[in-house]
Amino acid sequence: MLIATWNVNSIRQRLDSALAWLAERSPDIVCLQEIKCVDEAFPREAFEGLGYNVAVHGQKGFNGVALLSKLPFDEVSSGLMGDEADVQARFLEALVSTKAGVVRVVSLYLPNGNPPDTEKYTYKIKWMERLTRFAHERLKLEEPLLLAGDFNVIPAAADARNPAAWAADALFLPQTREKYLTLTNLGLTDAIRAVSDASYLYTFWDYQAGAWQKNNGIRIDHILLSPQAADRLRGAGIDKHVRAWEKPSDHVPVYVDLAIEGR
DNA sequence: ATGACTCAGGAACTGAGA
Repeated sequence: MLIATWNVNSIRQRLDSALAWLAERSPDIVCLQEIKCVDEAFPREAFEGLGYNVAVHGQKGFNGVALLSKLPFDEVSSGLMGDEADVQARFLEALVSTKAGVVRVVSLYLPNGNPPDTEKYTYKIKWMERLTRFAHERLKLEEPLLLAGDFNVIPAAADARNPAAWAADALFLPQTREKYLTLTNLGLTDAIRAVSDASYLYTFWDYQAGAWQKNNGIRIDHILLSPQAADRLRGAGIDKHVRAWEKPSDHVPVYVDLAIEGR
Protein backbone atom coordinates (compact mmCIF):
# COMPACT_ATOMS: atom_id res chain seq x y z
CA MET A 1 0.00 0.00 0.00
CA LEU A 2 1.40 3.35 -1.09
CA ILE A 3 0.65 6.40 1.03
CA ALA A 4 1.94 9.83 -0.01
CA THR A 5 1.92 13.47 1.09
CA TRP A 6 2.26 16.61 -1.01
CA ASN A 7 2.02 20.33 -0.27
CA VAL A 8 0.61 21.44 -3.63
CA ASN A 9 0.55 25.22 -3.03
CA SER A 10 -2.99 25.64 -4.44
CA ILE A 11 -4.81 22.57 -5.73
CA ARG A 12 -6.49 24.59 -8.47
CA GLN A 13 -3.12 25.79 -9.83
CA ARG A 14 -1.71 22.27 -9.52
CA LEU A 15 -4.55 20.11 -10.82
CA ASP A 16 -2.85 19.05 -14.06
CA SER A 17 0.38 18.23 -12.22
CA ALA A 18 -1.51 16.36 -9.52
CA LEU A 19 -3.33 14.20 -12.07
CA ALA A 20 -0.07 13.49 -13.92
CA TRP A 21 1.70 12.55 -10.69
CA LEU A 22 -1.18 10.29 -9.57
CA ALA A 23 -1.03 8.52 -12.94
CA GLU A 24 2.67 7.69 -12.55
CA ARG A 25 2.85 6.99 -8.79
CA SER A 26 -0.64 5.51 -8.31
CA PRO A 27 -0.78 5.94 -4.52
CA ASP A 28 -3.60 4.36 -2.52
CA ILE A 29 -3.87 7.30 -0.12
CA VAL A 30 -2.70 10.90 -0.61
CA CYS A 31 -2.42 13.66 1.98
CA LEU A 32 -2.58 17.15 0.46
CA GLN A 33 -1.69 20.47 2.08
CA GLU A 34 -2.06 24.13 1.15
CA ILE A 35 -5.02 23.48 -1.12
CA LYS A 36 -5.84 27.21 -0.70
CA CYS A 37 -9.55 26.96 -1.33
CA VAL A 38 -12.87 26.36 0.39
CA ASP A 39 -14.36 22.86 0.34
CA GLU A 40 -16.80 23.72 -2.46
CA ALA A 41 -13.99 24.89 -4.76
CA PHE A 42 -11.91 21.71 -4.42
CA PRO A 43 -11.82 19.86 -7.79
CA ARG A 44 -13.22 16.71 -6.22
CA GLU A 45 -14.70 15.25 -9.43
CA ALA A 46 -11.29 15.09 -11.13
CA PHE A 47 -10.04 12.76 -8.38
CA GLU A 48 -13.26 10.81 -8.04
CA GLY A 49 -12.93 10.09 -11.75
CA LEU A 50 -9.66 8.28 -10.95
CA GLY A 51 -11.38 6.16 -8.30
CA TYR A 52 -10.46 8.20 -5.22
CA ASN A 53 -12.69 9.00 -2.29
CA VAL A 54 -12.17 12.64 -1.32
CA ALA A 55 -12.20 14.39 2.07
CA VAL A 56 -11.56 18.13 2.24
CA HIS A 57 -10.94 20.57 5.08
CA GLY A 58 -10.41 23.91 3.38
CA GLN A 59 -10.69 27.61 4.08
CA LYS A 60 -10.74 30.79 2.04
CA GLY A 61 -7.44 31.98 0.59
CA PHE A 62 -4.78 29.89 2.29
CA ASN A 63 -4.00 26.77 4.35
CA GLY A 64 -6.38 23.85 3.71
CA VAL A 65 -5.76 20.08 3.75
CA ALA A 66 -7.34 17.12 1.99
CA LEU A 67 -7.23 13.34 1.73
CA LEU A 68 -7.62 11.11 -1.32
CA SER A 69 -8.15 7.39 -0.80
CA LYS A 70 -8.90 4.47 -3.07
CA LEU A 71 -10.31 2.76 0.04
CA PRO A 72 -13.50 4.23 1.49
CA PHE A 73 -13.23 6.34 4.63
CA ASP A 74 -14.66 4.72 7.74
CA GLU A 75 -14.29 7.95 9.71
CA VAL A 76 -13.15 11.49 8.89
CA SER A 77 -12.45 14.22 11.41
CA SER A 78 -11.06 17.73 10.94
CA GLY A 79 -9.25 20.01 13.36
CA LEU A 80 -6.52 19.33 15.89
CA MET A 81 -7.58 18.77 19.50
CA GLY A 82 -6.61 21.23 22.20
CA ASP A 83 -7.88 24.63 21.02
CA GLU A 84 -11.53 25.11 20.09
CA ALA A 85 -10.78 28.70 19.03
CA ASP A 86 -8.28 27.64 16.34
CA VAL A 87 -10.05 28.06 12.99
CA GLN A 88 -7.07 27.46 10.68
CA ALA A 89 -7.61 24.46 8.36
CA ARG A 90 -4.45 22.43 9.00
CA PHE A 91 -5.50 18.97 10.18
CA LEU A 92 -7.56 16.13 8.72
CA GLU A 93 -7.69 12.60 10.14
CA ALA A 94 -9.22 9.53 8.56
CA LEU A 95 -9.59 5.84 9.25
CA VAL A 96 -9.69 3.28 6.44
CA SER A 97 -10.15 -0.50 6.54
CA THR A 98 -8.04 -3.01 4.69
CA LYS A 99 -8.09 -6.79 4.58
CA ALA A 100 -5.32 -6.65 7.18
CA GLY A 101 -7.13 -4.23 9.49
CA VAL A 102 -7.44 -0.49 9.89
CA VAL A 103 -4.99 2.24 8.89
CA ARG A 104 -5.22 5.70 10.44
CA VAL A 105 -3.88 8.61 8.39
CA VAL A 106 -3.49 12.31 9.24
CA SER A 107 -2.87 15.03 6.66
CA LEU A 108 -1.31 17.94 8.54
CA TYR A 109 0.02 21.39 7.73
CA LEU A 110 2.05 22.54 10.72
CA PRO A 111 2.30 26.35 11.06
CA ASN A 112 5.35 28.02 9.55
CA GLY A 113 5.94 30.23 12.61
CA ASN A 114 7.92 33.07 11.07
CA PRO A 115 8.85 35.62 12.23
CA PRO A 116 9.95 33.90 15.46
CA ASP A 117 9.55 36.97 17.69
CA THR A 118 5.80 37.14 17.07
CA GLU A 119 2.61 35.35 18.05
CA LYS A 120 3.03 33.29 14.87
CA TYR A 121 5.86 31.38 16.53
CA THR A 122 3.89 30.98 19.74
CA TYR A 123 1.07 29.50 17.67
CA LYS A 124 3.49 27.09 16.01
CA ILE A 125 4.93 25.87 19.32
CA LYS A 126 1.49 25.45 20.88
CA TRP A 127 0.32 23.60 17.75
CA MET A 128 3.28 21.23 18.11
CA GLU A 129 2.40 20.62 21.75
CA ARG A 130 -1.20 19.87 20.73
CA LEU A 131 0.04 17.50 18.01
CA THR A 132 2.18 15.70 20.58
CA ARG A 133 -0.83 15.24 22.86
CA PHE A 134 -2.85 13.97 19.90
CA ALA A 135 -0.13 11.48 18.92
CA HIS A 136 0.18 10.33 22.53
CA GLU A 137 -3.56 9.58 22.59
CA ARG A 138 -3.64 7.80 19.22
CA LEU A 139 -0.54 5.70 19.90
CA LYS A 140 -2.45 4.06 22.74
CA LEU A 141 -4.67 2.47 20.07
CA GLU A 142 -1.67 0.47 18.78
CA GLU A 143 -2.81 0.87 15.16
CA PRO A 144 -0.83 1.50 11.99
CA LEU A 145 -0.86 5.33 12.15
CA LEU A 146 0.73 7.83 9.76
CA LEU A 147 1.26 11.50 10.50
CA ALA A 148 1.97 12.90 7.04
CA GLY A 149 2.35 16.40 5.80
CA ASP A 150 4.23 19.66 5.74
CA PHE A 151 5.72 19.85 9.25
CA ASN A 152 7.64 23.07 8.58
CA VAL A 153 10.46 21.55 10.64
CA ILE A 154 14.03 20.89 9.48
CA PRO A 155 14.85 18.04 11.88
CA ALA A 156 18.66 18.21 11.62
CA ALA A 157 21.47 20.09 9.88
CA ALA A 158 21.74 17.29 7.32
CA ASP A 159 18.22 18.17 6.21
CA ALA A 160 19.28 21.54 4.77
CA ARG A 161 21.78 22.35 2.04
CA ASN A 162 22.81 25.47 3.95
CA PRO A 163 21.84 24.98 7.61
CA ALA A 164 23.55 28.22 8.72
CA ALA A 165 21.08 30.19 6.63
CA TRP A 166 18.22 28.69 8.69
CA ALA A 167 19.75 29.11 12.17
CA ALA A 168 17.37 31.90 13.23
CA ASP A 169 14.39 30.63 11.25
CA ALA A 170 11.23 29.22 12.84
CA LEU A 171 11.77 25.99 10.84
CA PHE A 172 15.13 25.25 12.48
CA LEU A 173 15.32 27.08 15.82
CA PRO A 174 16.46 24.87 18.74
CA GLN A 175 13.02 25.12 20.36
CA THR A 176 11.37 23.94 17.13
CA ARG A 177 13.67 20.93 16.88
CA GLU A 178 13.18 20.13 20.57
CA LYS A 179 9.40 20.08 20.18
CA TYR A 180 9.75 17.88 17.10
CA LEU A 181 11.99 15.50 19.05
CA THR A 182 9.46 15.35 21.88
CA LEU A 183 6.89 14.31 19.28
CA THR A 184 9.01 11.67 17.56
CA ASN A 185 10.34 10.37 20.88
CA LEU A 186 6.84 9.13 21.66
CA GLY A 187 7.78 6.30 19.31
CA LEU A 188 7.27 7.65 15.81
CA THR A 189 9.58 6.71 12.94
CA ASP A 190 10.64 9.18 10.25
CA ALA A 191 10.06 6.98 7.18
CA ILE A 192 12.65 8.64 4.95
CA ARG A 193 15.39 8.44 7.60
CA ALA A 194 14.42 4.83 8.27
CA VAL A 195 15.42 3.91 4.73
CA SER A 196 18.27 6.35 4.04
CA ASP A 197 20.93 8.36 5.85
CA ALA A 198 21.90 10.14 2.63
CA SER A 199 22.56 13.86 2.52
CA TYR A 200 20.85 16.17 0.05
CA LEU A 201 17.39 14.65 0.54
CA TYR A 202 15.07 17.62 0.26
CA THR A 203 11.34 18.17 -0.22
CA PHE A 204 11.21 21.97 -0.65
CA TRP A 205 13.09 24.43 -2.82
CA ASP A 206 12.19 28.12 -2.71
CA TYR A 207 10.87 29.69 -5.89
CA GLN A 208 13.37 32.52 -5.45
CA ALA A 209 17.03 33.00 -6.26
CA GLY A 210 17.43 29.81 -8.29
CA ALA A 211 17.14 27.59 -5.22
CA TRP A 212 16.05 24.58 -7.32
CA GLN A 213 18.83 25.01 -9.90
CA LYS A 214 21.39 25.16 -7.06
CA ASN A 215 19.73 22.32 -5.13
CA ASN A 216 19.43 24.72 -2.21
CA GLY A 217 16.66 22.77 -0.51
CA ILE A 218 15.35 21.67 2.87
CA ARG A 219 13.55 18.52 4.09
CA ILE A 220 10.38 19.63 5.86
CA ASP A 221 7.68 17.27 4.53
CA HIS A 222 7.63 14.11 6.60
CA ILE A 223 5.77 10.85 7.13
CA LEU A 224 5.93 9.68 10.75
CA LEU A 225 4.96 6.08 11.49
CA SER A 226 3.60 4.40 14.60
CA PRO A 227 5.38 1.15 15.56
CA GLN A 228 2.60 -0.87 13.92
CA ALA A 229 3.15 1.04 10.65
CA ALA A 230 6.95 1.07 10.91
CA ASP A 231 6.94 -2.72 11.28
CA ARG A 232 5.37 -2.90 7.82
CA LEU A 233 7.65 -0.32 6.15
CA ARG A 234 8.84 -1.68 2.80
CA GLY A 235 10.22 1.52 1.32
CA ALA A 236 10.00 5.28 1.16
CA GLY A 237 11.03 8.00 -1.25
CA ILE A 238 10.80 11.56 -2.53
CA ASP A 239 9.44 12.31 -6.00
CA LYS A 240 12.02 15.03 -6.59
CA HIS A 241 11.57 15.09 -10.37
CA VAL A 242 8.15 16.71 -9.96
CA ARG A 243 9.92 19.96 -8.93
CA ALA A 244 11.28 20.26 -12.49
CA TRP A 245 7.82 20.12 -14.07
CA GLU A 246 6.19 23.16 -15.60
CA LYS A 247 4.53 25.47 -13.04
CA PRO A 248 5.63 23.37 -10.03
CA SER A 249 4.71 23.56 -6.37
CA ASP A 250 7.70 24.56 -4.24
CA HIS A 251 7.23 21.20 -2.41
CA VAL A 252 7.42 17.69 -3.90
CA PRO A 253 5.59 14.46 -2.93
CA VAL A 254 6.94 12.07 -0.30
CA TYR A 255 5.68 8.49 -0.13
CA VAL A 256 5.91 5.28 1.87
CA ASP A 257 5.25 1.71 0.83
CA LEU A 258 3.72 -0.37 3.62
CA ALA A 259 3.31 -4.14 3.55
CA ILE A 260 -0.46 -3.87 3.88
CA GLU A 261 -2.69 -5.12 1.10
CA GLY A 262 -4.84 -2.25 -0.14
CA ARG A 263 -7.97 -4.20 -1.02
C1' DA B 1 24.17 45.32 -1.60
C1' DT B 2 19.89 44.07 -3.17
C1' DG B 3 16.28 41.37 -4.94
C1' DA B 4 15.07 37.55 -6.55
C1' DC B 5 8.95 33.95 -6.92
C1' DT B 6 4.14 32.26 -6.57
C1' DC B 7 -0.32 32.07 -4.75
C1' DA B 8 -5.39 34.30 -3.25
C1' DG B 9 -8.21 38.09 -3.11
C1' DG B 10 -9.97 41.39 -5.81
C1' DA B 11 -9.06 44.83 -9.07
C1' DA B 12 -3.55 47.95 -7.20
C1' DC B 13 -1.74 46.17 -4.32
C1' DT B 14 -0.92 43.33 0.32
C1' DG B 15 -0.37 39.16 3.04
C1' DA B 16 1.44 34.64 3.25
C1' DG B 17 4.62 31.43 2.31
C1' DA B 18 9.63 29.35 4.09
